[in-house]
Amino acid sequence: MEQNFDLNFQERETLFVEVILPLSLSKNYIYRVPFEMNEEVAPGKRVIVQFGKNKIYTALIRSITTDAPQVYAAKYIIDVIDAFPVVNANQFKFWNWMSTYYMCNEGEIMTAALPAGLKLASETIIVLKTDADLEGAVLKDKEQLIIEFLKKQEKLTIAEIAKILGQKTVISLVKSLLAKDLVYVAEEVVEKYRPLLKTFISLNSAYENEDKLKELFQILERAPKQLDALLALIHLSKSNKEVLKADILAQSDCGQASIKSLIDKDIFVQRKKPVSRLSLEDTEEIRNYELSAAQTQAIEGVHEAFQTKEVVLLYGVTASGKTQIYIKLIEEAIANGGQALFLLPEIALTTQIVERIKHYFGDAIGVYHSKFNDFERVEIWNKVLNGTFKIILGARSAVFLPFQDLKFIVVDEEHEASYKQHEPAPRYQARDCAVYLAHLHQAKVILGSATPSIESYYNALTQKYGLVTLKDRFSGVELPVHQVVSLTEETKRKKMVSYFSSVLIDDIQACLEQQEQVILFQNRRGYATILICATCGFAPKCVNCDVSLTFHKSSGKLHCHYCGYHQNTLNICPACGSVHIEQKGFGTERVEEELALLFPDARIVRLDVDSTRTKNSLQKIISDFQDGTTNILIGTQMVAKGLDFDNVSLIGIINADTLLNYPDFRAFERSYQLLAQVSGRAGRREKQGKVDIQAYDDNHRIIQQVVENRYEDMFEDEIAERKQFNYPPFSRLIFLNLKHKDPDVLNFASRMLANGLRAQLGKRVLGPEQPLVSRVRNYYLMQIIVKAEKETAIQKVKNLITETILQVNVDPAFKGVIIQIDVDPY
DNA sequence: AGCACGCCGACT
DNA sequence: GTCGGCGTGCTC
Repeated sequence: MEQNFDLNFQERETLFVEVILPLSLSKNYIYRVPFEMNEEVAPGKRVIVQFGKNKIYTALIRSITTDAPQVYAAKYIIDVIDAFPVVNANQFKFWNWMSTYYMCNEGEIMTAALPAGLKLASETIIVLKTDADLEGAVLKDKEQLIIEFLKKQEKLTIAEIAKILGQKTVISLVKSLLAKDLVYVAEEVVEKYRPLLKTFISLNSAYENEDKLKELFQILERAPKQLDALLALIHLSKSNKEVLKADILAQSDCGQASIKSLIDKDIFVQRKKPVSRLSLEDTEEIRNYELSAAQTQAIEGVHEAFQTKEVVLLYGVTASGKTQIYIKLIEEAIANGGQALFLLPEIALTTQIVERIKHYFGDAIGVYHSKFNDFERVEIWNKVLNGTFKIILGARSAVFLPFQDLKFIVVDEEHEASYKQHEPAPRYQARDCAVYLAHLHQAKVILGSATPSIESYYNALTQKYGLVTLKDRFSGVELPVHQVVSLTEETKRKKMVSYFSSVLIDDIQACLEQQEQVILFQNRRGYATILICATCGFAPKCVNCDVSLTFHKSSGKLHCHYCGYHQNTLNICPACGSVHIEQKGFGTERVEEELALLFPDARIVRLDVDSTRTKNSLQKIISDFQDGTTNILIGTQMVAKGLDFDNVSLIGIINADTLLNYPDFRAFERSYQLLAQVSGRAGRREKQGKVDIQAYDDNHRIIQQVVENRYEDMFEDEIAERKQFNYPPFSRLIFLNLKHKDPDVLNFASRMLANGLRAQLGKRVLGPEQPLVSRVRNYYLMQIIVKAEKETAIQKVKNLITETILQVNVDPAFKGVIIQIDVDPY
């Protein structure tokens, strides 16, 4: 008896939960748990809460406490969504680290981490009061209209009301209705994720034995269509008792009606079952792959390095067969259970490498990237959570998946800039996060690249990481021949035809004659970049941003790449009335057009952000090029990444200077990586490829190092420079980006922040300075850089930054200044 | 993020 | 004189 009493007492204890809201808030909030939900709450489960006046959110339980808040009365949670936690303890540890390291809040991480399908949509609903005094009310026309609608369908969302009335602002009308006490505001939360249900048919178990079945055949003798359906079911149900209704329809002559009557006769049993939206094809296994001696040796090297190191850098030249090594290592790592994560740059995910790995591992693998819809993402999330997926192939956001028992992480092309998220917060570097994530799970990490980032190679050389090198190109594929073309010379000798030197034109011609393919690389999208008035020098600029507008031929308009503003193109200079308007600079679109004039018979495609906006356009461009439908591919950065084409024998770099002249301490490293990678696309399979690099500064050391394939020399030069100027890896950078509509307010605030920091950090603080583009979407921008040596107590620096920002924002003059922090902004 | 409260311009 | 713009503060 006493025990029972105790139990009841326990149940009646008042619990509070600390929840993370999917918003940018500086702290978590406390809610009270209704007694009846005491059993249900647990960290990692989602709950529905009201936050503020009448907004409903999905929040995530972070912790449970019995301590009641002292200074306010906590609101009750409305409901507990999950039966089991959707976020596990390791993830919370990971989020916690991430929020301190990247100086963001957990709400921002939650927003980035959970697929949208796991967050809920909330829409304000207006409901007619049952006791509304409609007769006594004096209504305006619009109000009357809305009331009529509400009588019919009992509830309307704000958006629906706006639609009915054909106007945008309906708040005042709704308020008026509320004031007249006719309606009330409700909230409805809809779960966005719906499993895909399909109809399955099975045979009533009463007919399972032979005799009964024979009887059945006789009964159905006079209904041939139904008999047909039965035969199809029996045939299909050999492997699985339940058969897709659609399959029966496809495999037999029967129609919906026959199946329905069989169901009505209790011969067939129908059931709706959730099925996976993910394709189950490609489960074919290709397991008998023979590793080369070099690959076997590399694997042994990795094993050995893992004895003492958590992270190994696999530095292997293009086409050295890194993928097979990854596959082998993944297989070993998860042989005794556990999960593996394979990170790839976004673009590489749509291509061959994914197919190869899917072929190999079949059903145990999930692919996770941003172009999947919510349903698919939720499904992958759940399958990682319950352990169905052993291997995940994903872009940077895959580090957020709910791994239970992670054993191994591969970060392919680890030098890729796309592992860094810049906007919005959390501004994280997925490669670095992967290293921490692995540490958390006591898993091992392979960072793979043909042109490692300076940081990673430095870490390897200083013994922080293990290092395994693969120098041989696989199966004797030869390195391409480079030819550097001096644009200065060619121009002087009048040998240029628009952007193409005589050398490049001849090479393209030769290539096309041999039925081989060409890739041209131009580091800029758009058509003729800008318009300039030849008479007065006027150049049209964006009204919201401090940038010149770019002319896009396809739309015939001038576009701003920063805010999306566009206007009609100009024929007459608005400043001086001159009609001499010239196009200056060039982009992929222009290159495409000029090239079409030179090679009218060639089939040319363009691969850049503008031509690949939709989900499948990229895939189509790639497959068209792969099967030879097109023979010249013009692209930006995108062509360098993760694409393998067999028939490409020529690569042309239209202008290498644009890369090298980029004002960033990383410009040379990036240029080397890009040029080396683009070069790697030339001539695979037995054919030696050719790479033409056009540049005005043709003697630039980086170009020479690319041509002679001297990564190590490039590294030596770069690391010396980084050391001299104290750049990463010898220091850490933190960017503070300030925004405000008023340039004067912004300048004062920037100076106040910089001075405040300088008082403590001295010369570690640089700026404030105007960034390249000093105004975007009508906000003026300023940047302060904090450069802390590796030895500095980084946490103290971060705390100081947080405090100083607080001081600035507390000043009434600078309230509206937005300050964003970017840690490791590379 | 949204929503309310509060102070300055074009209108019945 | 008011309606309504968006700047700023707060949400457990």
